[in-house]
Amino acid sequence: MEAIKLGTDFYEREDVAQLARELIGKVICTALDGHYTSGIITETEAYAGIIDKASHAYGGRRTARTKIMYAAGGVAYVYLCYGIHHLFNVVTGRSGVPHAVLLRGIEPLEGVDVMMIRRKARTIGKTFSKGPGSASQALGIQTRYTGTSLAGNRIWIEDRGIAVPDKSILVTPRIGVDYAGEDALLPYRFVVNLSLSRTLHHSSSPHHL
DNA sequence: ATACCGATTAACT
DNA sequence: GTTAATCGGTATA
Repeated sequence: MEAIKLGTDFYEREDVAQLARELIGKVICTALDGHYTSGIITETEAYAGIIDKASHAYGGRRTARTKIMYAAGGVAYVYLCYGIHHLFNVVTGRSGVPHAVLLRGIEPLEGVDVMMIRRKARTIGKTFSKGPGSASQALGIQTRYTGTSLAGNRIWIEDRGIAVPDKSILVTPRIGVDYAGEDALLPYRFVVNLSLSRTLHHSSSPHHL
């Protein structure tokens, strides 16, 4: 199957949890600072706009940092966490609806040598591109790229026909959002179940997670 | 202006 | 399991 860059019809949907689910198995690509890198998305979290206590846009909050969340789906929302980590989100939903999906993990695909330099890693271990800060760093995504259109040629996401069945996906509450009260319990985190994925990898086509 | 803290990670013990 | 790192956003005054 030919790789198709995801577009408006995908990003402007408002079922953000389902969208976060569907991003699993898609390929995130970046061409930043003169280097092309890509990876298969293995973990995401949905943040449901103004009604979600865990969202930066909860209650309709609109600041210099979060205003990009109100753009039409298909742009990057990148913010600094703990003063160190650049966390990358995909803005989704119609213009005015501040949904977002946090990228929490990738499986390195292309430009791995560049990723290793960015990560200052000698080997590709368990924590190489797992976790939102690590995944962003491997891809070279920084806060300066917030607002970048995913329809452009710097950061984009492709469907390369990688199918990840529901059985291979673990659905859990989100990480690190205890402050969100009851919303901290929502099943908005999607992560590839590695033990199942290995089974599939051996018994099925090599391009299935 | 000042204070507090986070959608985290790596390096410790 | 514990903790330092490090700074912009947000609330409070």
